Amino acid sequence: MAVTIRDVARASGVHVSTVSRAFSAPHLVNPETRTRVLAVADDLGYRPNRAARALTTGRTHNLGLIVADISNPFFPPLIKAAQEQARLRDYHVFVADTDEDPKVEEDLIQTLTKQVDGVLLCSPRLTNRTIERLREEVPFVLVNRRVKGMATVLMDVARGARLAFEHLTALGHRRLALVTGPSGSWTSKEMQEAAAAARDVDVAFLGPNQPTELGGLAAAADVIASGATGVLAYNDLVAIGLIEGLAERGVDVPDDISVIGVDDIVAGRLSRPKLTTIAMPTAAAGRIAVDMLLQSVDSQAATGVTMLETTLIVRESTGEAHT
Amino acid sequence: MAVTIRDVARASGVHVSTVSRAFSAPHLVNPETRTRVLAVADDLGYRPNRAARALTTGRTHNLGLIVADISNPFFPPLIKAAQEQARLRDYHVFVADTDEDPKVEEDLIQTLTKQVDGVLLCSPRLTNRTIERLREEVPFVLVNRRVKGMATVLMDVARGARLAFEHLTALGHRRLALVTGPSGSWTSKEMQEAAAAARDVDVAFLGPNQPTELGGLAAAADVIASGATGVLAYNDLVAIGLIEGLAERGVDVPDDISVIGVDDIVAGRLSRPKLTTIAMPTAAAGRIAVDMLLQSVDSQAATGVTMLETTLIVRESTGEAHT
DNA sequence: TTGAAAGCGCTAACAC
DNA sequence: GTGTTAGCGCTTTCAA
Repeated sequence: MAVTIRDVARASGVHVSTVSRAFSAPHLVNPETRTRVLAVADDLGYRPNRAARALTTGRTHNLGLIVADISNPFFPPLIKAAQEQARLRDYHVFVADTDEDPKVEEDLIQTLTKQVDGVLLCSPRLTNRTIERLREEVPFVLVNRRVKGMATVLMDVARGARLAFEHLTALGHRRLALVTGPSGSWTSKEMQEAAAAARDVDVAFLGPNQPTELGGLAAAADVIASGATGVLAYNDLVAIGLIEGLAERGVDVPDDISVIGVDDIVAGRLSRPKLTTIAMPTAAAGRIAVDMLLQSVDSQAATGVTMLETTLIVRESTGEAHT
Repeated sequence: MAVTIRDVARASGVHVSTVSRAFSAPHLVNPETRTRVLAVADDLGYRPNRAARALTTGRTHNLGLIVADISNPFFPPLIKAAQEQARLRDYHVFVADTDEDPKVEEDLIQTLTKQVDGVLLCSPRLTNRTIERLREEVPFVLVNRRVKGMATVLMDVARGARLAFEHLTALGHRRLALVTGPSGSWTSKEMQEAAAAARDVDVAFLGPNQPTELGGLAAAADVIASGATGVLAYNDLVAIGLIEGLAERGVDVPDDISVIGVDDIVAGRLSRPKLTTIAMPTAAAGRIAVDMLLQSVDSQAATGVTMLETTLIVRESTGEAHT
């Protein structure tokens, strides 16, 4: 077995509780004893067993991070940032992928519950009711989902959508289309509301669609049929698929139709034409969500909604309307 | 506090040890008692505390997965698959990002060590010496790195590179270039050896380069200077950057120069031209690595090297040589 | 087949 | 400032 607190105690001639204190309450132990104990510990390669510690303190110093699909390029920057922020706060994070399956998601939360101090739920597929039930067992922070009374990190897609429509309008486009995402999506709903409020333009609503390239590909015909010359797509993947579908039909972007995506994934910078998009602050969302979560772990409370700004990044997939 | 084994024992009129057995050694308990206990447990919403269990069994049922950079599109499919495979085996996985920093990497392993039964090290930046030292503390499986005597999952890049060179040769290219990656990379070394063995062609070695689009972008001038008409790049990101760099200099892909990448990341299918690439079985690697790890957790042993096949995917970035 | 008791590694009152 | 003791939730001998 590995070296335990008892080994350190024996080797440094003090009681285990002194060793314990040397680590978790340094101010309660004589500086000299402390340095000696720590030296011995270091010498022996002692590392506190966090699981054992958790048993008495009730703090595991672990977090759960649950996402629908790790492979969706929207998530990795969020995971990376969350994980790093947690590490800086001396927390480890379990990352779990539900593969878009609510059943898996619920089960995961259940089994994780005892091993973590809190859970970050990103774009959950669970019903509100289930989420509300589960929150009794462990603190949550939601990302990209709104449930009343729960701590949440949101990105201001509505504003992003407004910026997008203004951009298209400024370029002279008057007939626009919104290629929506899955019907249950909060993001998609926000975009629709922004579209409905757009002025001086017609906006056609095309959807729902799968939030993938295939979804965009399949929407190409409808976009053409709508007569729109400016399009806001649910996300970058959809936008890229759409551009491809349009190309297959001999429609050029941006010469014939302008297309804007959402998320600012890396692929958007690499595709041709480079994608004009609404950048989502995913890394910031990850960091902030972790901080909110740790705060609510400490204070038992901390609900509240944090709304993060989005920005429009103009690249090559939008251009002037030719009327 | 949550419901513990004691609550279940009390509510079902048996001793805690019986409840324990009902869960972890069902065959040792009377079927009737068992069903009753389980019913009560279910009723109370009891879930065994894995951390407490780990304290006596020595098995945490957790795994660590350490990668250099979650945002690198090479990793998410691997993480996703590993995580899912682990879940099927009733394991949870800590995912940690070292941000390419060996110091962080070592530290992470150290603190994770006590909480996991094994660690998956993907493309580690540590020295062999350090890896060998750390393996004393916890079982490892290495992905994309070879250290003697350690369990390893490798992808057959050398064969992939051969296929790439053969493809280029068959298209009539005679002057080739290999745009290499970071100097310490096992993958890069494999590619170089394959290149050196290629027949009937000249291969220029260009590098080392950063394993990113910027690396590819910066290599464009050298590629042109080399006079090569067929290029194998370290990975897809480099290939995409290279294609961009060539375009900036008025060189068309594939008309003037053919380019092949490695990894088959999603962006490669979305970029223009669509990238011809060597597909790496990252998901399979993740699954297999987890199985190897669990096996070595059980048997204390299990070293061995698994080599996975790679395949050439021909898309649009390669074409016939115009000579 | 079940109960009793010890103990995993650690922390947290409580004494001294 | 340090030692003693009990106990976190669970498993695992050992008896019965």
